[in-house]
Amino acid sequence: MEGSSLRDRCYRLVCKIPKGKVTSYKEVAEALGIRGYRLVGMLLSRNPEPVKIPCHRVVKSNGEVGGYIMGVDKKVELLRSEGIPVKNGRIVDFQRYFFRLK
DNA sequence: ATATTGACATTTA
DNA sequence: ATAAATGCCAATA
Repeated sequence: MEGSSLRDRCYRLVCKIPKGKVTSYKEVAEALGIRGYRLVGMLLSRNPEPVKIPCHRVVKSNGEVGGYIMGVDKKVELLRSEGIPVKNGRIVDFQRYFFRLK
């Protein structure tokens, strides 16, 4: 089932982000040992199991929400439902909700 | 095998 | 503040 491809490691990592927290594409990339930040977005965009794998908790490093398969609106809705305030496409008090993977 | 593709980040203007 | 150029790299085609 779970292999050791970067993709699978990426999914496993994202699953560790606790509810009510967010991290960035950059943080995930670095935890995976790469600097191809865009690649993380590409991998998550092909998320096999949306919701089960909480990729909505991964946002841009500048606090903007970033994209989502089901639409950005859905991503914002999910984040808010987990207690994360979002205003004008940005996480409010980003630092405070940031989950460090390293 | 090579070429393109991304839900990004940093630097520069 | 915005916008463009450049770097990144596994996955996809």
